[in-house]
Amino acid sequence: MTIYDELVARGLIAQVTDENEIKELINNGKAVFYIGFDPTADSLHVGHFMALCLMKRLQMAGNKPVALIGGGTAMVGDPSGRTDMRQMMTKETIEHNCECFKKQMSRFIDFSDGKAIMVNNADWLLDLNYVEVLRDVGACFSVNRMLTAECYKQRMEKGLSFLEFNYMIMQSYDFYHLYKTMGCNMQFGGDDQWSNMLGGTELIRRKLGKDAYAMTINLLLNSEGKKMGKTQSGAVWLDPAKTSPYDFYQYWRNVADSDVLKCIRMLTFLPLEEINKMDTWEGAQLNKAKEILAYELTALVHGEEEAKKAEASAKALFGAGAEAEIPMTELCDADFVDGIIDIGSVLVKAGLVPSKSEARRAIEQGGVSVDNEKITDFKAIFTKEALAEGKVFRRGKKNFRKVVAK
RNA sequence: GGGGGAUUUCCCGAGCGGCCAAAGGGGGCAGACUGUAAAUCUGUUGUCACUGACUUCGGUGGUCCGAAUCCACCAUCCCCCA
Repeated sequence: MTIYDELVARGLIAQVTDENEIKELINNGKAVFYIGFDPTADSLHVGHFMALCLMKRLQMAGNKPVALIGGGTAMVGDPSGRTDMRQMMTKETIEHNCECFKKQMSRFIDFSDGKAIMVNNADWLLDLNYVEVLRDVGACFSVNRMLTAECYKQRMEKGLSFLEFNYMIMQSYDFYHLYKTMGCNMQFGGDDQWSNMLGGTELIRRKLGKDAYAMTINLLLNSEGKKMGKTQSGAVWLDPAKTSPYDFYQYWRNVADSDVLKCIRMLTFLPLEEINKMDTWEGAQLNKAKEILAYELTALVHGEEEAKKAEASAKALFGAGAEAEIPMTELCDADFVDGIIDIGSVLVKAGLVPSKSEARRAIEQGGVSVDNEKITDFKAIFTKEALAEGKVFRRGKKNFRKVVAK
């Protein structure tokens, strides 16, 4: 099976500019392709992870990946898929984020011996001269055409600033620049990037009379059509300090039935034959598939060891099983008043609820237990001695925390 | 530059000067049922010292016994005209 066919079989490919050419290039390891990542936060998240996986797959097939960090484009902000303008980030924040991205990426992609390249578009975009650029590439863009692009359409109602309007041009310039300087002949990206990417191929054609190609990957959507990788409290991050391996594991362990196989297919490196077998699974059997998904992804992102730990914790908490590692919170003397702390405070300190009012509600509704005993009294208290060995506090079915008095 | 409209709690959106912590919906959380799924039903959804108090309706001042509601100025956004 060729790499292209595999990408199709995994449901990754959304749109391509020239299918035959692209097949030819990537199946024979002749593609030098780039994917851009704008450093909008200090950690990569699940959406980026998909792109990184794609890079890895293509790299394994002999193609050369260029990871582009958008230190320059982040100064402008991509309006695609947004209903309002992004908050402008300071230069310092962007630089900091770039560093974080670099570190995380190196874990997935092999940059040794020039097998992959990492670049930052700040290096060429920031020094451009306005008038020169206008004359050089501005002439190649038709405003009429740009306005019909999907990514601007929805913003036509809400308002689109000139700053953001230029994003497409900058991204196009990137592609043009990489084509000239390192023979980068292909760009990948999320499907929401399609129009920005076409801008690049177009520019290359106009300026150089050469063909370059673009391909988008499907965004990871759940069965309700919403982007996956987001929780109520924000994105699912790859940085263990922002989303713990356990929470990361749990996120995938809890996906809906209808989404499991799709996730396994798109995100894991399991062989397709194996995945097709799982496709026949039904009902409660899918739970097994969810465990596999959660384990595989946690292992890819945080390593085998963390994955095993997360899995063990989950099994211990949800089924019978040996005592395992549970996220822990330590209380110090200052947290106790006269050697006593009330249940509400414990729950807040442990991060199980955001406020005492929430704690009260959770308890009133029978959603809190300590060492598997339901708490019904909001006035329940704990002495320091009682917590010396640690107790497992739980809110709802899925939120646990071990609390220990130091 | 001229004219018009908007800004309410996580989101959308209702809101007569007192009965407004503010309708309704969405989302979230908890409970029941389950498979750590979905669907469904129930409860809940500003904070705290919780039969009470405190803080919230773009910002700042003002009128009033009393303001999300009235007035003035400022800010931001949208629409129409130039």
